[in-house]
Amino acid sequence: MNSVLLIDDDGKLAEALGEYCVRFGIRIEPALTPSAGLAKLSREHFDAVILDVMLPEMDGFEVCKRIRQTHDLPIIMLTARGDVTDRIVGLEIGADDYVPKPFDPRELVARLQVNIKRHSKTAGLANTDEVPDLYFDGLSIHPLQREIKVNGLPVELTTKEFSLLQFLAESPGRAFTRDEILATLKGTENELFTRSVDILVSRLRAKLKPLQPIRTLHGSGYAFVLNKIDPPEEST
Amino acid sequence: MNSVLLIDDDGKLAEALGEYCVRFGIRIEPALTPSAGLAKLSREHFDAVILDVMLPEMDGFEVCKRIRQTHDLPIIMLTARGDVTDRIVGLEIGADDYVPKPFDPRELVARLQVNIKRHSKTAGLANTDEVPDLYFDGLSIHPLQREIKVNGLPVELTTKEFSLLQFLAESPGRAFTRDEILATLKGTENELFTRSVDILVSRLRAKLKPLQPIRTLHGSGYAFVLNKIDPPEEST
DNA sequence: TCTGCCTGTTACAGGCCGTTACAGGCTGAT
DNA sequence: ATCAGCCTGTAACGGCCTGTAACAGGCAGA
Repeated sequence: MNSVLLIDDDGKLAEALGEYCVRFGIRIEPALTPSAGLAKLSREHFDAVILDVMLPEMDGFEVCKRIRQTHDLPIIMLTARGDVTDRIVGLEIGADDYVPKPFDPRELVARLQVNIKRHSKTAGLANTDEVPDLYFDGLSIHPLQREIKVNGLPVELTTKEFSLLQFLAESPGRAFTRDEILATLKGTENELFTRSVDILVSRLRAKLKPLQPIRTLHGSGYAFVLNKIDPPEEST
Repeated sequence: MNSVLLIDDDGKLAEALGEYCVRFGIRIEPALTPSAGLAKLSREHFDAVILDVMLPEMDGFEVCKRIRQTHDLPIIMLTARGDVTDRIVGLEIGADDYVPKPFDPRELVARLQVNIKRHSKTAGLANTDEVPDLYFDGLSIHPLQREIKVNGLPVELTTKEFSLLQFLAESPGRAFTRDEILATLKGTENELFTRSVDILVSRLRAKLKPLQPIRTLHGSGYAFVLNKIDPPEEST
């Protein structure tokens, strides 16, 4: 049985929805005002929140932001049908989903289930913002120190060379076009086409000669092709 | 820059959407048929898939199920507005989201970004999304490194040669027409018919002489005819 | 200001791959 | 079996893409 907090000033809706949802193993806990909702949230555990955009006291976006500050759980917003702006703002602010009103309860239930399930899979490993070291056969990359080691020996790379290597190595086997690489290395503007990526690749290859970690995909770009390995026991 | 696979038989939509999305750092790769889409998916990396429910060959749900079998990435379905059943079925089958047609491109972009971001947080855990190596009698194919070995010895292939071999070898015994092969290797447009496939096959055969892995089916195309074997115990 | 390194540009060499052309094979009708 | 006609194999050519050496401007530190 999952419990879901419904923040909505329409008591009748809450009652009807609660009755319907029980059959699907979902208990609806109604809160008629944002402050009541936030209070309940701080005292009880919930698996998800349903949030009406139109609320007394403060609007749904504000509530959404506040919940996000302290809680990590799926938020589904109820928006007026057709109001695209509301939906986009909602998603950008941190809502996980929206359902346009008036809605079919089956749809709401389906969305609840998807979001609860998805969230339970990711819970616990949330935000570890640190960049892990990358280990490959004969090559290790240490983003924090911006150094690499080839067969255990440090090799000096320039700023751009390191960025390129790190970028490619984060997705082994994946092909990147020159445009993608340029956009990553330079920021946003890459209007003029040049061959700087090729040169960079060439210089990087020269410094990693024994490995041959970068493969050319004729007509489409470059890819990093080393296999990941487990990090060594002792951490440095 | 994220890349998104759009499986939809409306080429105009694909073009318009592609143009719009670039501004938001999203590259749209169009596929007009499910089979073309699945083929691309197996060979290229994508950050998400947009899937029309109404498709030739098979419906979107079927495609969705197939993608789920082998890939772990967000799937967004395009459904007819108001068809609640479609949405629910989609969500139950494993779609991560849906957008009703006709849609505002801003909304689609917002949903893409939310789903890609959410998925990237959980990636690296169970999924790794990697393509397995293929082993045949006397031939092994390593998609990540884009290398092959013939009787244990590495053989150099060009980009296109490798793509062709991988494509055929993924479905041993199945016949592919030149059009199918061209569509897979080049992208969407194969307007002029040329004999480039023949040449490619010819060059590939020359590099795999001892094996004869590709059979010509007169009047219909080519097929890969080696038998799969189990991978060797020690991994390299 | 001078020096040295980083990074982008130019230029040329070499490789990939599509086209053309021709030789030889396959198929079906006589 | 024979033959015509289409289909396929592959050598050769050329355009475009890519690798890299050499040069030039920019920037930081002395």
